[in-house]
Amino acid sequence: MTASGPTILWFRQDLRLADNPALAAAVARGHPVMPLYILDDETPGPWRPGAAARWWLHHSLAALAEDLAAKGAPLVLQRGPAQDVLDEVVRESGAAAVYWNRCYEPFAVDRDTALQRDLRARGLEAQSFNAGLLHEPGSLKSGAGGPYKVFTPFWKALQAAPAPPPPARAPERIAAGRAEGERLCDWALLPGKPDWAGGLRQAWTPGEAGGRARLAAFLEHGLTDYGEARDRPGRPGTSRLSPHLHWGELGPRQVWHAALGRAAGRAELALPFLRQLAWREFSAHLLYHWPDLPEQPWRAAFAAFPWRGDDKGFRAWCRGRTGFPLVDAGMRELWATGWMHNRARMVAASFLVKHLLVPWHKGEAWFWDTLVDADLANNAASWQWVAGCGADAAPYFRIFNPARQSEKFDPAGDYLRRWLPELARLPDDHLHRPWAAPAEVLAEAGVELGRTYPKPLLDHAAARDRALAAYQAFRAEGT
DNA sequence: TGAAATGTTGGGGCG
DNA sequence: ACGCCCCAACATTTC
Repeated sequence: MTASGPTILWFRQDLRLADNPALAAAVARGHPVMPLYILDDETPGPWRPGAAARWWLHHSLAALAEDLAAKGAPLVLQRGPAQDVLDEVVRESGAAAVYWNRCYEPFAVDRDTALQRDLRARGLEAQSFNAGLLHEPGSLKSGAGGPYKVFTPFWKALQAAPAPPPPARAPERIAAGRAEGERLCDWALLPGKPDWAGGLRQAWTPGEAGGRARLAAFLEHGLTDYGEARDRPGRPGTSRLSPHLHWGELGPRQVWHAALGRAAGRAELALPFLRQLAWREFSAHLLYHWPDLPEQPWRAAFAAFPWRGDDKGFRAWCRGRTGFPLVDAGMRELWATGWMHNRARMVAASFLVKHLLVPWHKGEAWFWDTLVDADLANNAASWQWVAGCGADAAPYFRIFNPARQSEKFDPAGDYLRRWLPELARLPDDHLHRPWAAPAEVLAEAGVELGRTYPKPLLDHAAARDRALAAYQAFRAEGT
């Protein structure tokens, strides 16, 4: 086997040129580099990217291809099971090395472990790197020597750990070999008819440049207010970096160092934001150590929970027609933009799981298909957190009251009015509970419950009691 | 990264 | 001045 063959740089969820250790190593190896992306819809099983994520992926790959071309190395696109595709590409190109940045999803770990073994057995160099996490699973261990199961000690350990290495710049130039592949437009990642992506195009700029611009804008205007502003869905107080982080257009190490740099020695200004970045790490570590997290309750006893199969309620929830303004606003924001404010996510998810008693897997699957930031670890860990069966989960008796939540976090109704235009003319003091508004107030605002806006699916107090009773009964049974 | 019920406190109106 | 009540504002407890 020739050690002088080209290097295949296999892109996965690291769609960037800066802070990309595998790319830097491939360039440093000193042979032609073939950047490769493989659309593998088979290996991930049910967790292949959903519809909104595919829209993002299309544009991110287009941006990456352009950036790579400008450096001299066109991106090669191939489709199929990654193992088969790589075999083929290695044979055709005479590659001597394959480099990639590690993924931590269970199917990816299994696949990559086998791949590395096979490539090495055939005399190739196969190397992987960390581009996706501040600290990889296994590098942060609890006092007992195992993985952390509670967030706060994890967060403390993360802060006490040696700072992650500073990010490297993008290579100046990439020497390329021959390259031919498929065409991105043939992959049909974008919606056909109807084209539902209008709201996504308006809300996002996928790609490394878009991610960097978003980060810069957030650091400039949002970092120091983040602790307060992030909870207010009607204001632009969150970073909106999640999809960029998911696809690796930004690396967490870039974000970490940039935030601390912006805080200029006053690290406490950056901590509320970095803490959220740490939740992303915590989820990734949980998934790595508990690979069935997306399918099975982390607390095994929850397998016996008496969920209901409320299809009518589930459909109303999906389309933002529950009659509870904050839930509906969140679900419509999701449908329109592929993203939902975190406060709304918690309330909407809690509503599905606790008010409707629909199994959390159903919400997990819907989010997977509709979120541009759909991330296996974050999605699974967060749904389990809400449902009460996850690690460090919300206690089962914590049941959000959607009306009180929007009164508290969207008092002026900016968020509700933006996503529920049919309620926009209701005065602030009735906007959060239209079912309780006097008839003349509704009429004045042009609202007809059951026609222009749904009547509430259920009574909050009764649903709360039902959820508490279900959890109580299930708990008694388990003991 | 709750909500609701219940308990406590303290200011102010009033006889 | 004093006791009494009301009630808002907190604090605590329970789910």
